[in-house]
Amino acid sequence: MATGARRGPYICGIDAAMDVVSGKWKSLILWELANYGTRRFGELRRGLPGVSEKMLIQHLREMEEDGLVHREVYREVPPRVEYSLTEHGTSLNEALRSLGTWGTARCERLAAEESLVS
Amino acid sequence: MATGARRGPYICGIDAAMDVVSGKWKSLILWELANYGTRRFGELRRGLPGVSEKMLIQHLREMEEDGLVHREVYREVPPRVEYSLTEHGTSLNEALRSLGTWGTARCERLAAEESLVS
DNA sequence: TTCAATACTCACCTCGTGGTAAGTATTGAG
DNA sequence: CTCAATACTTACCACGAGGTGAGTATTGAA
Repeated sequence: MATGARRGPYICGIDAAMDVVSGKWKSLILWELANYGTRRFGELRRGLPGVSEKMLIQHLREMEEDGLVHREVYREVPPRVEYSLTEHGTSLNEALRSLGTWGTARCERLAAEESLVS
Repeated sequence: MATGARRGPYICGIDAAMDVVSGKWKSLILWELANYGTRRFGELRRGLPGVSEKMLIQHLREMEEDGLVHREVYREVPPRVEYSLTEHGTSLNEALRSLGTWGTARCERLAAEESLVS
C-alpha cells in the first residue's frame, strides 16, 4: 500500500490516515521524532531496534512525501542528515494518542489474563 | 501479522492497537458495526464494496478472537449470523475518531492541492 | 595507503496478505 | 428433483512489504 496506488479514493478519514501510518515502523518513527524533536538517521536506527536500513529510509522517504517529516541535509563529511516532524506529523502523532491509550489498556488486559492462566 | 505471531511483545500502545486494526477492512468493519449496531454477514458484505467473502470472514474471526466483535448464530434455515461490537470494539472505534478527523483534514488538504494543479 | 564513519543504494529473496473461484450444508419453494 | 438463499470453507495464486547483505561516495585520521 505504501508504494502502490496510494492517495486512492478514500472511503473515510480513517482510510486516509491509515494509509499514511501503515508500515511496520512508521508509528514508532513518529513517536521517536515527537519525543526527541530532531534525530539523525543513525540515531533513529539505533532507537528502533530491529529496523533495517532499507525500511527505515523507505519509510522516512514516504513520510517526507506525505508531508509528515522534514529532512535536513548538512553537507559535511561524514554526512549528517536530521529528521524532524512537520506540523502535520505532529498533529498526526497527537491524533494517535487516544489509540495509544486504548492499546496500552489492551496490553494491561492481556497481561492480566496471562497472569490468570499461568 | 494477522495470523502469525500476534500478541507479541509490543513496544508501545500504538503497536498493540495497530496490531488489532491492521487489515484491509477492519477499520471499515468497525465503522459499519458502530453505525448499524448489528449487521448480518451478507449486510456487511454488501456494505463494504469490494471485500471478498474470505477476507470478511477472516477479519471478523480475528476481531472476534481479539474481543472486538460479538458473533451471534441463529440456528435457522437459511442460516442467520449477526455481528455486533463488544465494549472493547466500541471503545476502539471511539479511540479511532481523532485519527479519522485527522484523515478527513488530510483528504481536504489533498483535494485543495489537486484543484490547484488542475 | 588503508580504514573508519555516515547515509544511503541496490539486487535478491521470503513470506504473509489478500483476491478468485469453486465447493459445502441445510431446507423450503416450485 | 432442482434450485435458491445463506454463511461459510477450501485450494490456489499473485503481489508487495519487508529482510539480508553487499556496494557507494567522501574525507580525515593513523
